[in-house]
Amino acid sequence: MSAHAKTSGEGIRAVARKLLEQQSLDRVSMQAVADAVGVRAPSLYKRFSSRADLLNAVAGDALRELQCSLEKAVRPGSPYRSLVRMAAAYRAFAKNNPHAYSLFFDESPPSPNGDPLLEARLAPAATLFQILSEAIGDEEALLAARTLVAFLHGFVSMELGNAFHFGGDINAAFRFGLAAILDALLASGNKTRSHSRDR
Amino acid sequence: MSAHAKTSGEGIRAVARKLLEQQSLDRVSMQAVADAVGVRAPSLYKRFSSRADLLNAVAGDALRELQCSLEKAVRPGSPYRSLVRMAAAYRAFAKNNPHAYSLFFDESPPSPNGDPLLEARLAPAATLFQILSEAIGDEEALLAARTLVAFLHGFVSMELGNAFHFGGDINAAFRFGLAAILDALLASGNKTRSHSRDR
DNA sequence: ACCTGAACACCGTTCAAGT
DNA sequence: ACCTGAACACCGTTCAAGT
Repeated sequence: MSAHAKTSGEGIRAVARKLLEQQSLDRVSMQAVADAVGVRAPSLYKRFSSRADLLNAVAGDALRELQCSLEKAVRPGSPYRSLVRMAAAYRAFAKNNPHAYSLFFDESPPSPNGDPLLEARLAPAATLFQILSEAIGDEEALLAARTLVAFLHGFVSMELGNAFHFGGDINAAFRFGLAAILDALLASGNKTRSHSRDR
Repeated sequence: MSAHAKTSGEGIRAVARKLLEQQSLDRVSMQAVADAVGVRAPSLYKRFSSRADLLNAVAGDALRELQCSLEKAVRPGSPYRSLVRMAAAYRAFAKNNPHAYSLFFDESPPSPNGDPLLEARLAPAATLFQILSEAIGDEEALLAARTLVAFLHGFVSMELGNAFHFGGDINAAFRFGLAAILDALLASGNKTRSHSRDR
């Protein structure tokens, strides 16, 4: 790096991430990021080819963070407990990083060289799939993973968007829905025992 | 209306809706809408106080359309079939109106006079709640409705965002998840019979 | 009453020119 | 090698001026 390098890719991403969470997506303008970094907007294009590129990098950082917290939730040998803890970690991440979370599901424009976030997006799904595979086998694990992740994403994105209009205890609703789904999914692979207290 | 009224609120909404679905959200600029209507951008502000206001109106139109198709899916006396048909109608609407659908869950900035879309947003949830209420009683209906709508929203929004990365049959995944959830939810209110063929 | 051109304060992005 | 000012083509929005 040359003597007068005021920016690094990481520094820019961190600043953009902070702006994103403390303000909102449309406040993350190249000018605002540049100001916060102490540079002029055109300089950012030395590191990121576009605003979309920068936002993708931020989303990647956040996705890896999420993946890390999902992995910590795993309890080997206890699929049911692992899934409950992963679900809680997923929801907690979304609540603590609402704007980054909604970045995950932004339809990125079809990039020529494929989705640069693909790897980061795959990891959480793969972790979930693996746990479910242990519990109910490979065959139904994909279907089960899609059911569970659809519920998780739907629930937290509605929660973040204030889309639960009828009051009531949202935490209780999450526990209720999660328990209903996990019971249904795990029962399909093992119809003989209750999973509310496996091992 | 005066002799030279080139615009009506409805006409503008229809044009904006068409631009939204045929192009994308960021192509719905006031200038693009104005061009398509045959007028200059500032004229639109006679009917809508802002772009956000116009988009809210478009979202309201689409929500009422969705509600209409949900109501048609109801089969009185058959909660399970009604719910399956409503789920299919919900997903079909999202697939046929992807950009309008994603407008539903855009975090609208907290408006001073409350959410102008609140009524339109409430109706679908209320319809679902009513069906579930018949099936399992008021007490669990709210929890069940939230579980189901979280799954539905999560599934279709992932589908629209191409977030199912592992291939496979997406239709089958939807049927699988829906069946698992409906069985779990309806069983909780009536533990003695299967709901896969209620009259 | 409706529409318009001109203007304002912003965007993202490019690029020749500085050091 | 990095940074910058100036410029371009856009935005949303306001408003005085036209008919």
